[in-house]
Amino acid sequence: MLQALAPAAVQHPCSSPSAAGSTTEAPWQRGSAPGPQEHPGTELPRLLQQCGLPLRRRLVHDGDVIYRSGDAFTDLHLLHAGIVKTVATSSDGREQVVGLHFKGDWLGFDGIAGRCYGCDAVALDTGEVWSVRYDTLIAAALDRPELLGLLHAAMSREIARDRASMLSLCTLSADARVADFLRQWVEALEQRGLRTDRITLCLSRAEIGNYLGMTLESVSRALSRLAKARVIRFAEKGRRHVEIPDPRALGACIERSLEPGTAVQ
Amino acid sequence: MLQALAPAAVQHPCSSPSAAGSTTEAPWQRGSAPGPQEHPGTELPRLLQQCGLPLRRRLVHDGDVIYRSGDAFTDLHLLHAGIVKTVATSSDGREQVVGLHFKGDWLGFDGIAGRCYGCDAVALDTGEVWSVRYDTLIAAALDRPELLGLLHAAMSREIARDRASMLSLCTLSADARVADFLRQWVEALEQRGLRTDRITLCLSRAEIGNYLGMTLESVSRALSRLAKARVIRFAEKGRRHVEIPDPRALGACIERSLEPGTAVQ
DNA sequence: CGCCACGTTGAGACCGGTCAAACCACGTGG
DNA sequence: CCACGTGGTTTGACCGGTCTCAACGTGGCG
Repeated sequence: MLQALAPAAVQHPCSSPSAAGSTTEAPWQRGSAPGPQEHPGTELPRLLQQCGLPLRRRLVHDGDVIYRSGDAFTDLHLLHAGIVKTVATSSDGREQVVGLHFKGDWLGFDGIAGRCYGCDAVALDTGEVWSVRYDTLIAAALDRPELLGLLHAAMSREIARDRASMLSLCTLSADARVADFLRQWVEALEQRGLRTDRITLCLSRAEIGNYLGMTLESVSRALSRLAKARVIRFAEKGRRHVEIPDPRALGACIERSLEPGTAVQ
Repeated sequence: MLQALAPAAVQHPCSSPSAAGSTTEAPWQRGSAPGPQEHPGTELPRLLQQCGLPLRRRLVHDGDVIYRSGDAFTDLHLLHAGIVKTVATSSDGREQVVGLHFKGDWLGFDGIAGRCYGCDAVALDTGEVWSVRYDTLIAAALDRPELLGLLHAAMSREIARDRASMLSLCTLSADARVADFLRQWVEALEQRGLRTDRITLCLSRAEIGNYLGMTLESVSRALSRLAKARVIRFAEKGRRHVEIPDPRALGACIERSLEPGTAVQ
């Protein structure tokens, strides 16, 4: 887990004097004008450092809590490495994994409106989180509109992603939901330029099931069926390592399961 | 529908010279410091007008499309009156109602990141939409951080609301989901200071079912059961008018259905 | 080794989907 | 005025996908 957490990444920022290349378009729009779904990648860390923002860096491990529902909202958190889940809890005690977050994602947007976080953020893996005070971040963004643009884009992506989850939850069968879950995971890796033929599910079956609105047994069965259909393959050691020879086969699998009377296999 | 759309509301803004009361707290935080879940209410329209932002006002009616998925993103839209649904469509044609929006909500946040809208926004009722160019809005917000704060709070609320939907979708039975749907609707009215003992569902059973991840028949059955349990009552004319004597009975109903082996009635 | 958490697989029950019929409100046109 | 068609809603009967419960397998660790 967490390849290449170089020691250099742990020392403090506040270096590299500002040298933002001028852009022809409005500064609060994304500087490099990438494709519609591409991930901003590495420009954000550089920008944060250029602004001289006081970041607090923190190494986290599996199970570490980054913030809890109800904690006073003061910071936004940039996930610099690792994987984090966000868990919502209703007043009557129901728990629900509502999001998975990868490198480059921001955490804590849901706390802005209510002045306190609305869910728990828990690390699923070794990783690193950069925390910035929200008010200093906004103060800096007022001087550097491109930073504001990146923030807005991140919030916008979060909203779009939540909607995609709802679509998946409401319109797909349990098996298809699992396939779609894998597809989304692969997509997240792809956008970050990581290898996509093999993924490590750092959640238990129970967590996956909770996220997808089904039981852990159904998740297990769905994965077994996908494996039997040769869409995925379990790596030799441990059933949390999944090989995905062709990611597009997952999509085909989902579409096939939409036709009535068609199971995965 | 749409009570009190005074003629005065249709004439153009750009009046009332700025006279923002100074606040003791940072300007990008919400000016009036209300409770954690209160709706900003009417301060936003005033602020938009103070900034002299060029708004385009548009009256909409049931079925009118405000924007479509794939349309180029240029504007954010403030729903000044009426009710709007947002509908996501997957590449393979599945449609999903992913949000309901009431007076004071912003529409179009999901278009910021990808430069085009990610879903359709369709009016469910007579109403009025104010459209502002996103870039002019941001330019204005850089001069008036309290406007930026309101925007961020709106995005934050949207994210929190989506998560609440996921929680409801994944953890509640069909009947409880319908009860929770009504509860949320009442809550939305409450936050806007409207009467909550009677609501008009301006969606068909099919739309409600789609939104809640169930069939229209199940919605109908759930409503019938709630009526039989005296938690709701259908008004004499039309089955889209629902009286809710005690909104808290809905919550009790949801909790009761969590205990195993307990249906609504 | 035993223990424990996690994962898999099977059998049966049940919730909610599917299909079908009937009802209702509303508008149109004879 | 009523006949008719239409779209939305309700209700019932049946079926199937998931959940529930249970047993078993597996890998890690003291």
